[in-house]
Amino acid sequence: MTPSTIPALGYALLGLLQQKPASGYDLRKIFASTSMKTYSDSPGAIYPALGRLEKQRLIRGTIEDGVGMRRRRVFHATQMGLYELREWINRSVTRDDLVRGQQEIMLRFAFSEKAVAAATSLILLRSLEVAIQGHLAELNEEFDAIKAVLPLSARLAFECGIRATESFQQWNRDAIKAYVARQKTEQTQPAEQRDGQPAKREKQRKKE
Amino acid sequence: MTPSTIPALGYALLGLLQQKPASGYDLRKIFASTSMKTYSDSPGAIYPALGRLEKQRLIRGTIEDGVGMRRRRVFHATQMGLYELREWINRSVTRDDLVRGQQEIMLRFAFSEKAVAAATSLILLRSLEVAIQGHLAELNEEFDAIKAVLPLSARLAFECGIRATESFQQWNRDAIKAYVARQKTEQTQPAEQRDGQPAKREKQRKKE
DNA sequence: TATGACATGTAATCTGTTACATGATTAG
DNA sequence: CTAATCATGTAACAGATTACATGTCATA
Repeated sequence: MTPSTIPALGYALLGLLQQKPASGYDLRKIFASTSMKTYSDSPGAIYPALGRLEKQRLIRGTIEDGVGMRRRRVFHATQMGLYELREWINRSVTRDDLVRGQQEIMLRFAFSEKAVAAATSLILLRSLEVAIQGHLAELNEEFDAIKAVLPLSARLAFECGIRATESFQQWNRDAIKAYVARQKTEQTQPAEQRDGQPAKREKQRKKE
Repeated sequence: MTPSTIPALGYALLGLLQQKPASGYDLRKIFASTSMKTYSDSPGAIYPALGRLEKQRLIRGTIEDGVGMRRRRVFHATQMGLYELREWINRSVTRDDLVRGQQEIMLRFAFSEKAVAAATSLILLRSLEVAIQGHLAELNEEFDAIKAVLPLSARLAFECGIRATESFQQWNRDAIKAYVARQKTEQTQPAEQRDGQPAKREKQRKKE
């Protein structure tokens, strides 16, 4: 209902808090030390962002204060926050999303299984497939039109973008395969091991 | 001397203007219609950015005003602007640059040949090679440490990042090969055609 | 007791987004 | 004449960066 215009950092925070309550400091450490370095770990970004999310009632912070312990505010996602997160994840992937960068798409996908369900992850991958196809066609068209007049470095840079998209496309296909394979496994041996290493051989299935 | 802290959009503008004078409107169209869509084409971004560059004397705008012609300001890069651009291009690529995104690195590379020289392009590629190697090692290390506890979607998302980096690495190697091959061609037939389609067969050279 | 890691925040500043405003020229 | 496109801008606002400020707790 609300316009719901949350910047990427907000969703990153929301997604992490949905998985596990954490303080601002914890979140900063995550951004600073893991491969989520793309998101700012500066207090001037994190704390105001948390404040905004709390004002929107998407997260709530409670003061943790015990003896022999520094005072800290631990945030957790609210029900509303979970809904908001799901809405974001469930948006179908557009070519525009792709132009803005794979980053945010991958963040949505990474959170999808925990925040929603494995079935959703697969839906996301399929809408991504369509977007990539269109994007790749556009790129190739543009490339064919201008490659003749470009200096070598510019041409190679363009090719880099195309190759990256092709690699993404290949990954996308493999990821779909992995999910389809797991679905089958689950139908055979119902609801056994949900997380962790999924069945060990989701590749190279003969299409019988 | 000056701290020289120009945002990416500024360098994109400077690079384009170094290749060919253009008006704000021309530049907006480039960003809107080509694969440089990642940069904002909104007037609220372009015109102030041009204003800042002009204030720093990196570009200069002259009013073009003829009969039967709309008034427009055409900007061109100054000598200072060219120096600034070269300094930016010549910075060696760090792992940090890589974390922030391939985008800006590729922009630097794309401009390198026109703004500096083919030799510089090759230097840039080689420093990139080192950065990628280190980054990839870091990624793999982190992945090995956490992959066991991740849900499938998160694990696949991580793999996507690794694969993208590997694809980038492969492209980097091929690009180096292309430049080395061209250097040889130029030594044989000295300083013939510098720009445009570069010798037509820089690939698949027998290493005799 | 002094240093460093923990933990939270604020203020100034910069850049970009969105939306609006203006006016000239061309095509129908 | 009027609509669309060319062309340039401004103003309000949101979000990020940088730097600073504050205070607690553990340890050397």
